[in-house]
Amino acid sequence: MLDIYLTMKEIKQIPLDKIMKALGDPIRLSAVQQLLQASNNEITCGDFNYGVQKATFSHHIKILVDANILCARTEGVRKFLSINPEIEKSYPSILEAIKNS
Amino acid sequence: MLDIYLTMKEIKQIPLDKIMKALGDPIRLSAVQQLLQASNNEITCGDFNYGVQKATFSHHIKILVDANILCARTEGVRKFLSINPEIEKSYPSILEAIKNS
DNA sequence: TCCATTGTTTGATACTTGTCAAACGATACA
DNA sequence: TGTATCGTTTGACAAGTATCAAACAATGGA
Repeated sequence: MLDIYLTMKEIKQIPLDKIMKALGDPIRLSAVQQLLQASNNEITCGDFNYGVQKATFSHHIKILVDANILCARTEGVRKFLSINPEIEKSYPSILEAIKNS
Repeated sequence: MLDIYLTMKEIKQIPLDKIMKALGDPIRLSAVQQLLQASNNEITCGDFNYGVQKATFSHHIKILVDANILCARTEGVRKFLSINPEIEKSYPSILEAIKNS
């Protein structure tokens, strides 16, 4: 309950231009699109489709997580990524636009 | 009629990540927000509220026009900017997100 | 214990971007 | 004609960003 409150507050503090900036890169936008199409709503870092080195991709994922667009949970040596449900609440139309593109 | 067809085609070729990138800057996002709130849907370059030199602002406006987010018409020495109606058709939810932010 | 797997961090490099001042072009007006 | 206004272009600079290779950390399994 407290967690949810804090997360919402945090999201509201993320300005929209930072979210847009995070999405304004083909690799990052593609990652979000892959997640939106994922059957189980989760993809591990290594299972994404990307055409760059893993170090570069790790950098991009970090930007998406910092912008609160994705959230991550670690299981053993793997990192599972998913769309942050809070962004759907705060900016639902943005993900809508990505889905329909 | 032909004009409209060409504009639509042009818009579809603008990838979403370019649009997001154009909006991922506080000055440019603010300009779009001011236009969305403008009573007559038009603002001249000089009438925007911006905190940078006019050369810098001109640069930002160019990016928004190149991304087909804004369109421009010139009247004498003035340039009137407005939201490109085609972007509302192609990506309606993006402007929606900006309005509600 | 050793090795493979998954992802991060670091350092380097090339490229892009935001910014300004100054000069410029085009139009309007006296 | 001369001058003011509005906006663009250019050149320069600092800051930010994407990229890679290499080294690293943490976990799991043989």
